[in-house]
Amino acid sequence: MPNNQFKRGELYSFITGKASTAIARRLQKKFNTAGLNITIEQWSLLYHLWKQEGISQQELCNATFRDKPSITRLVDNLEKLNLVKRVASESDRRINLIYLTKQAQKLQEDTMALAEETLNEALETVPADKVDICKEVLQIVYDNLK
Amino acid sequence: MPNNQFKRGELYSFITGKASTAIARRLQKKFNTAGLNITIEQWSLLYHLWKQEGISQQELCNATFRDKPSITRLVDNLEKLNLVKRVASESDRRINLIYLTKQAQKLQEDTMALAEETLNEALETVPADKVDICKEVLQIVYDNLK
DNA sequence: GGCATATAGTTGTTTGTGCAACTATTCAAA
DNA sequence: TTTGAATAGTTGCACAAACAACTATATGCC
Repeated sequence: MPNNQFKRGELYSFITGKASTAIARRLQKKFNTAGLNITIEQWSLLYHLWKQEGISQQELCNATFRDKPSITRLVDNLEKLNLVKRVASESDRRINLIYLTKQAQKLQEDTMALAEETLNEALETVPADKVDICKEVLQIVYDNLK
Repeated sequence: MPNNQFKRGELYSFITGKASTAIARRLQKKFNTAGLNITIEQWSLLYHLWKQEGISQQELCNATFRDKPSITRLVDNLEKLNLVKRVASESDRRINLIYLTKQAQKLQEDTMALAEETLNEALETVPADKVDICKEVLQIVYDNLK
């Protein structure tokens, strides 16, 4: 049986991702207001580098679900902002390993706090068990299509 | 009590909208494969015009959650593709009313079928009641932040 | 009527994305 | 060991989004 349960207006929202657009826009405004001069997309790279730095651009592609040119340019811009640096790998000279600068390390705490705050605003009034189900569904959608 | 229920990796996915990105990308590929020469963003405008044409660009802004310059340029590109035309309003000469061409009317059936197909692929294996809860949560998130 | 203000839409600039085509390096098989 | 395929990254191009600054028209108040 096809899972054909979308009325017109709902189909639209699911495809265009209005909810995540709204979240990203709110977080971007918080960054701007706080005087943090980075974009959400740049932040999403830093996010993975805070977990583990010294990874390759290809690994950043996989982690952030972007193609290689997108990562090249995001790293370009992060380098211009003095937030990361490319270091050629010793063992494989095709590879750039990406490292954080001190300046980027300082950003972690503040930006993560604003991200948490944004999600709390987004999920205000939503019961925790429904949030769990929503996360689960979105993960399955991603796995089904990636 | 703050709704502070996000582990690190999950926070990331929620903010960046990996699921809706995956859906949009899959649908775009289906458009390309079918030889339909439009972008998802252009389709999202047509989507609202199929429901009701002759609306203003401002109404398209509200419907699609985009700003005015974005709509100006999407309408520009749709006009270049001969899919819509701007018609100056008789009663208020500031307003452009947007109408579909015959060519655009023909696109509706095919593209909507591909959209349904994409969502079915995305939601394969997801029980209907969980999909309902997910839709509900995303709607609340949007309402909380818009 | 005339002027301030609001509204609809456009243009310029920066940033990001996807695709295709390209270079450089590595790897593997003949 | 050489040569062809795979992999990592870059560049060019078209399209899209956000913000600010702009033009044109409409509205409301004196």
